[in-house]
Amino acid sequence: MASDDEVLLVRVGPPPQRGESRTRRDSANDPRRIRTRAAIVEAATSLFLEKGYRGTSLDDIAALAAVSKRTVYNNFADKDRLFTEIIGGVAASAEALAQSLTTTIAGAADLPAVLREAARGHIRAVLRPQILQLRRLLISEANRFPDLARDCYLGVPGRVMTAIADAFTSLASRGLLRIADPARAAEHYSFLLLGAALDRAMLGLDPVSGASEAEREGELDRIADDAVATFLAAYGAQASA
Amino acid sequence: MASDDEVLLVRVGPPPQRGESRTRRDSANDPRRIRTRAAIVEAATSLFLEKGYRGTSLDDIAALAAVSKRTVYNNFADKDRLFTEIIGGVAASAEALAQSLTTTIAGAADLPAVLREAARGHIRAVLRPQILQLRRLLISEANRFPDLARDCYLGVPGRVMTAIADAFTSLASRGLLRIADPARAAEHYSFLLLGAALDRAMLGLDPVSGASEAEREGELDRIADDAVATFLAAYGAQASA
DNA sequence: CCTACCGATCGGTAGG
DNA sequence: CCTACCGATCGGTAGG
Repeated sequence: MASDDEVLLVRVGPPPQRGESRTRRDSANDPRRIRTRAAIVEAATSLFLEKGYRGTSLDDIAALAAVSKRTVYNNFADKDRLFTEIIGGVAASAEALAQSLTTTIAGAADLPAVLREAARGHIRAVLRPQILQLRRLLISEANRFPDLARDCYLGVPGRVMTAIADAFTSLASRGLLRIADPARAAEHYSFLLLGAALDRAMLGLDPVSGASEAEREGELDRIADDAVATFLAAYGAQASA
Repeated sequence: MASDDEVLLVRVGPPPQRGESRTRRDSANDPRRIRTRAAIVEAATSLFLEKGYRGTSLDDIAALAAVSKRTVYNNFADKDRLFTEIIGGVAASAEALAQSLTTTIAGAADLPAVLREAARGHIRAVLRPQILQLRRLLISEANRFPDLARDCYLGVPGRVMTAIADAFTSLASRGLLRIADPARAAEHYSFLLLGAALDRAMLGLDPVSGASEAEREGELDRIADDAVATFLAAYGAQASA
C-alpha cells in the first residue's frame, strides 16, 4: 500500500495570480515569498485538520509557520479563503490517491482475487488519519462552507463511486458481474466495505477492534474479504439477484 | 411511520440530585425551577443541534430560554455539563425511537416483505433532521467529548446493530437466512441501507435526488428495496454465500 | 434571579 | 522607491 503520507501536505507553490500576473511576476516568484507561503500552507493544513476551523486561530497558524500574522494576510485575503484553499488542496491530493485505487479493477482476470486486493487497499486508504480528519472537518463545517463540502464530496468519494460504477459496467459486459444499476451497485460495494469502519471512525471509536498491529491488519483484511464475498454473492455472474 | 417529531426535545424533569437530595428536596421540586430548567433544556437542545457546541453561546441559550445567564449556571455547572446532558437526552430519545424499528423483524413470516417494510421505516428514521444533526454534532465534537460520542454510538446505532444481529440469528435458526457472522451481516444490512444516503447527508448534500416530495419518497423506497434485495441475494436461504 | 463586569482571545489592521 | 515583513494594537465578543 502507498506509504506517501506527506502527499497530503505538499500543496506548495506560487500563489494564484489575480490578473496582474505580468507586472508582479517577479515578486510572485520571489523564492522568499514561495517559501513563506509554503510554510503558511503547511501550518494551516495540519492545524485545520487537527483542530477544525474555529479551533484554529490565525495566531496559531502564524506561530507554527514562524511568520507574523500580517504575512498570513499578505498571502491570503482572510480566514475563509485560507481555509477553502487548504481544504481544496488536501481534497485534490486525496482525489489523486483515490484514482489509483480504481484503475486495477476493470481489467480483472480473477475477479474475486482482484476485488479483494482492491478492497484491502481501499479501506486502508479511507481510514488514513488525514482522510478521516478531512471527512470530519468537512462534516463539521458543511454548514459554514456548503459549496466546499459539496465540491469535495463530488471530487473525491463521488469520483471514486463513478469510477467503480464504470468498472462494474465493463465487468458486467464481459459477463463477470450481473449489474442492473451500476451506480447502486457501486454504492452497495463501497458501503459494504467502508460503512461500518467509517461510521465508527467518524465518532472517534476504533474502526477495528484488534489490539495489536497484526490483529488490526487482520481485521481490516477480514472486513474487506467479507465485503467482497457479500457483494459477489449478490452481484456475481452466478448470483440470483 | 412515526410522526412524533417532538420526542427528541422532551427531556423535561427535575435536575439530577447530588447527594443532598433530602435537604434541598423542596427547592428541587419547585415547579418554577422545573419550568425554568425545561426552558433552558429546550433552548439549549435546539441551539446546540443547529449551531454546534462552539457556535452556541450561553448568552444565546439564556436569551432563547428567556432567563438570565446566571440562571443557566444555577442549573448547570458549566457549558460542558450542559452540552453533555442535552446530547445524552437527545440520544436517549433516539434510542427509544430506534428500538421500535427492530422488534418486528424477528417474527417475520414473509421475510422479504417484512424486511422491505422495516428498511423503509429505518432509513426514514435515520434521515430525520434531528438525528442527522445529532450525528453531525457528535462527529464535530468527538475530539472534545470522546466519552459522549462513544456512549451515544454504543447506545443508539450500536444497539440497533446488535438488535438486528439477534433478529438475523433467530431467522437463520428458522432456516430463513444463511448467516455465518450475525454481527457482520447486521453491518452489511445497515450500510447497504443507510451508507450512501447518510454519507451524503452528513456533508450537507441531499441524501436523495428527487425534486418533489413524491419523488423523494419513491427514491427512499427504492434505496430500501434495493438494499433488501442485495442483502437477501447474499444472505437469503437460497443464496450461495 | 439580574446587571455588570472579569481575564483571554478572536479576526483583522494600524504605522514604520 | 519597491517588496515583504515586523511589533503592537484595534474593536468586539467568548465563557464564566
